[in-house]
Amino acid sequence: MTEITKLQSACSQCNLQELCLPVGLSETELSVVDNLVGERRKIARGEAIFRSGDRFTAIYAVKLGFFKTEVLSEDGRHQVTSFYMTGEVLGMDGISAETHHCDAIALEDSEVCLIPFHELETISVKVPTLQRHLHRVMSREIVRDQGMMMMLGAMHAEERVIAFLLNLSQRYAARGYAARDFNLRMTREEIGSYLGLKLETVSRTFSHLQEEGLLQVEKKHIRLVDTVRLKKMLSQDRL
Amino acid sequence: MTEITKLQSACSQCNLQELCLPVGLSETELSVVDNLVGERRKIARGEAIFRSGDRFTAIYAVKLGFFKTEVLSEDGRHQVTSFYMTGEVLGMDGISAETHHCDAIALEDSEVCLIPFHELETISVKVPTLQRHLHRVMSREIVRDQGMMMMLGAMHAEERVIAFLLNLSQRYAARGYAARDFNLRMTREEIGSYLGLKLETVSRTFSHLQEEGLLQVEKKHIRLVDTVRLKKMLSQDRL
DNA sequence: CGCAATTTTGATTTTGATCAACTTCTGTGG
DNA sequence: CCACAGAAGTTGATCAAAATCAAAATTGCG
Repeated sequence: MTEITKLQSACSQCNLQELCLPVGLSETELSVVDNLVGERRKIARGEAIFRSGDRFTAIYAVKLGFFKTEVLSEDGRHQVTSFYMTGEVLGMDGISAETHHCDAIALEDSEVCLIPFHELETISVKVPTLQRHLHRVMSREIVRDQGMMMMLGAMHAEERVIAFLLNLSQRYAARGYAARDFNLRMTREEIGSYLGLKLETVSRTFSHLQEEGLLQVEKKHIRLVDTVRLKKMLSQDRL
Repeated sequence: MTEITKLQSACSQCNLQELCLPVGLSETELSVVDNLVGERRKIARGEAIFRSGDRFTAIYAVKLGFFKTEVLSEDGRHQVTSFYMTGEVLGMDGISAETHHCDAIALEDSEVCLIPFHELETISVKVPTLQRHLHRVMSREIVRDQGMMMMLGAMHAEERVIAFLLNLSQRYAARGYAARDFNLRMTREEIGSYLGLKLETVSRTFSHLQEEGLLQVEKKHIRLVDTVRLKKMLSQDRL
């Protein structure tokens, strides 16, 4: 029984390898990683992997499910800073001060693989491929955040919503899911928080894009009807 | 002559150590770093260290001067994503794709220390303290970006301007400069771009805060008159 | 099933953008 | 060293986008 569990949770057996792990590890390197990534943890919908202020010990690869991270300022304000889906790695905000700076909340029943960070640092000394991969994952987060700032600082409501949907679409596609047809895991309010908009604005924008025949919205289900035109609306606007 | 230049550019002799390098390196470790951080490069005002699309080879520690980074989307839009001052490290956006995703422009005549990244990776295998420091620096950038998103997504114009000034103040203070009295290195337009506001709004907000007796503005010179109240305005608003 | 949470839609207000005019500053060449 | 052109900054009037307030409809837990 424990045998089976172990086998299932081994990175070498995981079908997400390409996403959270570097490709091209040797057999022996893979087994090192298998030993590193020990625990797998179930997180029920609404529960947190970690919260702001928690001591940082590990980063987490999403094995299954969907997460949001949100930061909260001293006053009541809070903002969703990111959504994470299968194969993506979260928690790297905690490295700098050994403390997490945001809450990571499951938007559906989920499962994460726990990667103890200090062990990862130790091991990556011996497996340079792993070290480079870690740096890339962190850098990718930086680049993504820059894009986000661009969006929040320079785009209008409609453009933000379109960019959000196209980004989701592209990430689903990368995972082999339908790119044009998917279910939102988050509420309008969470989308709004992420995009720096109010939930009413998100709702109105959905309705408007539907009227224009660009997409179909039915509660949480989205169908992108005209991706070409949607993409054009992103780059063309404000020329 | 070359002797002197070498000595001057050696990290072990640099008065910024605490900022861009880890504390507590041994003599031998420091000399390793000295060899790594080879070149020092002067960047004239208005010139770029690197531009979007440039091949990534190194990260850069600001030895002297002041920089902005800005991202540009396919259409003409561009946005300032960060300002960097003495002792801060920039260029880490390039790691993920071996290509830079933004322009890094000097706002005054400046000097940077060039840290070849692949060599840094190699060496950090032998100097774990250095590896950990690198990870912290990268993580700090992620945390900073999250704060920025919060600001762009959840704050009003006046709050953004205040947050911006207080952040500058705090960074100047950390470098031993006056915290309440400093010169802006960037234009109103650049501040606006960074804060997701128009330059007129920045100007008006300055004027308004001055009328309120919270600060004094004279062209590029800022004096924070009532930091206590300014801080309060940040956290109290929207309660 | 029932109630709280979520979503949609409408009316109104507010914030910051836009347009415009004018001033000040900076740096350059005569 | 001054004149001048272009850049940068201020201020005012108006406009537009998104927020806010409000009410009704729908959904999905427990």
